[in-house]
Parts: sequence; C-alpha cells; structure tokens
Amino acid sequence: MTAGTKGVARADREAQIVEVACRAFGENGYAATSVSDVAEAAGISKPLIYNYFGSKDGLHAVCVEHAAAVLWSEFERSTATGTVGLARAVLTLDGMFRALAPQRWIWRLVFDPTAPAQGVSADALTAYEERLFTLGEDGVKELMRVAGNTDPDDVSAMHAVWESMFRSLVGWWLDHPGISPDAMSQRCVRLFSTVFGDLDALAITPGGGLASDAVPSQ
Amino acid sequence: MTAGTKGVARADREAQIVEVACRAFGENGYAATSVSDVAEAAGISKPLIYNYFGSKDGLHAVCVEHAAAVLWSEFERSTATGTVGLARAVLTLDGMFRALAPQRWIWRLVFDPTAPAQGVSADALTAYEERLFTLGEDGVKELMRVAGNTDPDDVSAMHAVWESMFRSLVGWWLDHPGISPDAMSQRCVRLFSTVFGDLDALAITPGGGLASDAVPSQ
DNA sequence: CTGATATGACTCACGAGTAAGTTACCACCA
DNA sequence: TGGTGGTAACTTACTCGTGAGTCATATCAG
Repeated sequence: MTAGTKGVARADREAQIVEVACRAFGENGYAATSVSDVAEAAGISKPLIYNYFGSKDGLHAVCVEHAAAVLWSEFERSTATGTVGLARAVLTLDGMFRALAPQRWIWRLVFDPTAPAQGVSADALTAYEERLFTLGEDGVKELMRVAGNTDPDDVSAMHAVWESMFRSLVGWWLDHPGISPDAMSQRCVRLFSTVFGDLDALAITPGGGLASDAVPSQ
Repeated sequence: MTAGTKGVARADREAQIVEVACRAFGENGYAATSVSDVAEAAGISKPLIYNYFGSKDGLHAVCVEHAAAVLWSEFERSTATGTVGLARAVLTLDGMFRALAPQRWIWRLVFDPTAPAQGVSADALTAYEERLFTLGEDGVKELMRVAGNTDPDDVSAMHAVWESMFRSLVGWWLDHPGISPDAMSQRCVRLFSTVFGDLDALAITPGGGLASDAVPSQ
C-alpha cells in the first residue's frame, strides 16, 4: 500500500480503529491480540495506531472506556427503575442481553482475564469495577440486612457469589448464540423460580422488555 | 554452577520440578511463568526441564494432571458420602477448603484463564473438566427434575450458575487468606440459609468436618 | 569407560515500539 | 484560475527485548 493520506479525518479513523479493536480484544482477549492484528483488520498500518493511541495499552484503554460505558449505562438504566431484589436482577439481566445482542464482544472485552494488570487500561477497568462493585455491594447489603445478616465478610462473599451468578448467566448466553434476549430472560425467570420459589409476578412482556413494576414473590 | 550429575535420580528431580512448577503456574498463571523462572526456583537449569518434560506445555500438563487429581479425589470423596442437594454442596465446599488449605495454588492452576488452549496440557484440562462437568450436571439435573424442570438448556444454564457459585466461593476464600476452612464452611452454611431458608440440619462439627448425615431443609 | 545427569551459550520467532520518509489535501497568494 | 508551501495522514523497514527451545560439552556414579 502506498503512503500518503487517504482523505480520512483523524477522528473518523480513530473511531474506526476503536471499533475494530474492541471486536478483536473482545473476541480474542488482550494477550492474544497483537497491534498488527488490529491494524490489518482495520486496513491500515501499525504505526498509525501508535500515532493515534500511543501504545497497545492506550488503544486498549479507549476500548475499555467505550465498552464500560455501554455496560454501565445499562446498569444505571436498570437501577433507575427503582426496582429491588430479584425483580431488579432479572430486569438488569434482560437489559444486558438486549444491549449486548448487537455487539456481544463488549462483555468479554471488559471481563478479560488476560487484560494487563497495570497501566492506563487497567486504571480504566479498575475505576469501572469500583463503580460496579459499589452498586452491587449496596444491593446485596440491603437484601442481607433484611434477611438479618450484617456481617461484612458474609456480605462480601455473598456479593462475590451474586456477581459470579450474573456473569455466568451472561456468559452462558454468549456461549449459545442462537438464543434471543427474550428467550434468555424468560429462562432466567424460570431458573430463579426454581431456586427461590414462585415468581409469577415477574411477567415478561414478549417484545418490549420486562414489566418494570414487577416484584419478587419472596 | 558446574555441570555434571549431583546424584539426584531423575524421578526425584522430576517430582521436585513439578512441585515448584505447580506453585509457579498456580500463583502467577501459565502465561506469566517462564520456564527459566521455574528452573531458577528449582535451583536447576532450563535445559534439564526440557530434557525431562519436553516442553513448557509438557511440564504444565504434568502439573495439571497432579492438581486435577487432588481436586478430583476431593470431589469423589464428597460424592461417595451419598449426600445430595445443598448438604452435598456444603460438604464438597468444606472438603475443598481443607484440601486446598496447605496448597492453595492448586486451584488457580486448574482454573487458569491464561492456560494454553491447545496441546497436551489443554487435553488434560479438558478431560478433567469433562469428568467434573458430568458430575455437576447430573446433580443439577436431578435437583431440577425434582423441581419439575427438565429442559436441557435450563439444566445447562443452571449448571453453569452452580459451578460459578462454587468457584466464586472458593475464589473468595482464596482471596481472604486469614480465614480458616472451618470458618469458611460455616460462612457458606450461613449464606445458603440466607438464600434458601433455614438449614439448621446442616451442623458443622468444629474440628472434623461436616456431619455427613446432614440433610437440607428444602 | 559408558551413560545418566547436568549446564553455558546459543538460535529463532514474535510482538511492541520507532525513525524516517511519502503522498494528498488545503489555505493562501498571484 | 492555477500554482505552492505547510501540514495532517499514512507506510516501509527497521530496532529491541523476551521467552521458547536446542546444541555441544562437562562431570560424576557404577
């Protein structure tokens, strides 16, 4: 390919690179993705990426920022409904499936075990995780207070369990690409009822998400 | 260091290398552990490792085999008690904490996200995971049958949730080194009762593990 | 003196990051 | 309208470090 500008403005090129990189990082993981891979997938050369993003870590940070914003806005949306407990859990899961459906790689980009432990992108991830942590911990703490357990370590462990349940449901869905967000939300409701008892109050409205006034039966 | 034998038989040297390598792989992950690291930690030179294990992957495979055997024997022991449901869950967790206490790195060695996806060690891991998968899936399937849900995808998703809960409890414990297996088992019982209701039938016998005749109240 | 145990010093591949140069667009001027 | 310099956009071809894997050689037990 000959050198020289192709008439693409920096902002446009950056956006294009970030989109390609998000996908690459998300589908293959940070460690298994080389900058050359991203460059090739974007149809440009490696130095251009270094020109615009400084380093592999810098590029990753922008991707993480983008992905975390997508997930976070979804969590905030669910929180804003004012529901609590299992209803909120199902609502959040449902929102996540819908948000993720057109860009599934976003999830693994944020929860990437091969992401660097230090540097700009690690800082971005940490910041996101702290916000998320607070959100989840508060919810769990409140539920456990109601159940009569206020031990901090118990709350912390329960929170870990809750987060991993959430992640495993999303992960399972990502591993079964044929299943629609709707069907998966209904599956979650079924599973929750199996474990926690009847949850009929949690009705799924077929095309448009969950009824936001639903309340868990427990 | 001068060359030449030091009077250590191959079998002994291999065992020593594997022990050191298990620790290194488990604590730092496969990707972040170089063969030179292991050699240095074992007080020998890199070529000796290649002489005995063929490759980094070969060494890792032996470590994985060893670690998987430890975990598997613990799972089998719990299974052999004949308990079912939550009682078995708590029993298995308790056994795992005790088995892991003197060699905590074993766990992360088996559940290492940076482990290679192909090769001998990947095959060993896959084999172990398949056995474990069957064990867990059968248990979950039976419980869900009792609850009236036999949908294969529901069972599969529930199984994923169950495994991730198990892993997150062990992971949380590993992240809190000050907590004894006993204390952690009791915590698990508390958390299960919070979620599933009263479980008083599940008594912990302070020094010697769980009462094996315990039955969940659900 | 033979073979098992052991090592120092290498090669090689790969991926992050860089130096230096090339081309096209565009504001400005005649 | 048609040059013309400046700059933003872009690439080729490199360096450099790291870690997997190998080769030739050295030492010691039996």
